[in-house]
Amino acid sequence: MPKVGMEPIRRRQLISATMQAIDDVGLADATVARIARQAGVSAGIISHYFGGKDGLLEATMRQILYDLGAAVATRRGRLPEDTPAAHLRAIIDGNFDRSQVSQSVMKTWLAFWASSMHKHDLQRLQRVNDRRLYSNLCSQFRRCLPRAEARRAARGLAAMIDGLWLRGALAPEGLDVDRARRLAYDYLEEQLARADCLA
Amino acid sequence: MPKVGMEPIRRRQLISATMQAIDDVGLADATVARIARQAGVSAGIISHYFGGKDGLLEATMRQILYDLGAAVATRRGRLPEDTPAAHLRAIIDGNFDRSQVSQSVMKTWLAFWASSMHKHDLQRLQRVNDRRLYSNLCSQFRRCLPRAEARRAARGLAAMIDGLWLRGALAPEGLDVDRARRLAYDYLEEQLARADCLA
DNA sequence: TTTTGTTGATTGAACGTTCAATAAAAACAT
DNA sequence: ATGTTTTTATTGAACGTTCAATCAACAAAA
Repeated sequence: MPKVGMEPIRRRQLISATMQAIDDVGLADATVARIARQAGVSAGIISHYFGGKDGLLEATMRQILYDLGAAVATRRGRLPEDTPAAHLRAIIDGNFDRSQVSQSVMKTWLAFWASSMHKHDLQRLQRVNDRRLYSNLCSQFRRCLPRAEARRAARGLAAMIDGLWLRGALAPEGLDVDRARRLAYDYLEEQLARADCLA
Repeated sequence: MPKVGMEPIRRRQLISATMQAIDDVGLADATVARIARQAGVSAGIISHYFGGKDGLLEATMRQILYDLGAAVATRRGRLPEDTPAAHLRAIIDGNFDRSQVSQSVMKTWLAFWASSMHKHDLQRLQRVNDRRLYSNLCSQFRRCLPRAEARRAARGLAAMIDGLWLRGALAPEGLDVDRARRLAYDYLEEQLARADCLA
């Protein structure tokens, strides 16, 4: 079957299979054999394309982070109005699109959160994402709130988003996206109501 | 060394050693050998007292849940006034005491969250805790809000607490307990301000 | 002497990685 | 077009390592 230019195809297959495997049995039992079987390829191919299992896991986390960033950027790119409220709602929406709020992506996120505590490569990635969310929120809040207040609001909204998301991931009934978004919107409005910039 | 009545002592030692090991190297690398060494005993003793590694992990999660419940119950037991606001603040405080907001407990929590996605025993425990927090919040909010509003507020506050906690666990600088509590208090007050029960 | 608590070498299963072997496509030659 | 060589992609068995669990042997208290 070998054709030229398989690399990007295989990489996508394997990253997708990794998320599926984590969804099925968890990171601890997501063995290279299982992931390879899920992708319909041999186990050896993982080391060939990713240098090893760790490389595949890092690439998978990178993909998720990229998708999240793209989801936010897309919505911020086509805003009807350039108000802080509009930007902040777009950020919220992007975080709750998350390329899809699928069970497999949520489980993979959670697994990587736990794992990033002790793997420095993952920790770095996770940290970049955290700071991006916080500073995006902060710079928008700053357009209508003093610095200290903007920081407070950004921290609160970031916590609200992550908390809703975490509880959605853990809940057997899954995440109710509309309800979660409404709660985040409500919090946002209460923060903006402190200033007079309810756009 | 063998004396009678070692069981409770060994159990406490091993549960504590488990948290320490997870703090040191993560759940994935917290082997029975490492945990036993941390506790200063032989590896075999784990199977003897806990039936195996899984038993020890479940017991460790049970301990953390128990400590959390106790922290909340204690504060609710000595309230100056029997108002919803006072109860809700006690619940917040209890969640941010968490017996201690130590790095080892937070890392262990996060590891168990991820793990509970695929181990039914842990999932059951985690779910009990989740529902306890939610229904505690809900029943207090119900004292001054209509049912639907109370549920909404409970969901929001629960998400805020867990979100603050999660971000604190992930942040390299650790959790700023006072700041987190203040954000949760603020949210609480905004919810109560919707009714007229700002006690 | 019996009971209780503990050890640590051993066992077997499972894992990630490696690499010689292989197969198909691509490139080249005729 | 057709045959040949080279390149690229892939396999999967073998290897070495690591782990949890076991259990016969042992030690100290009762």
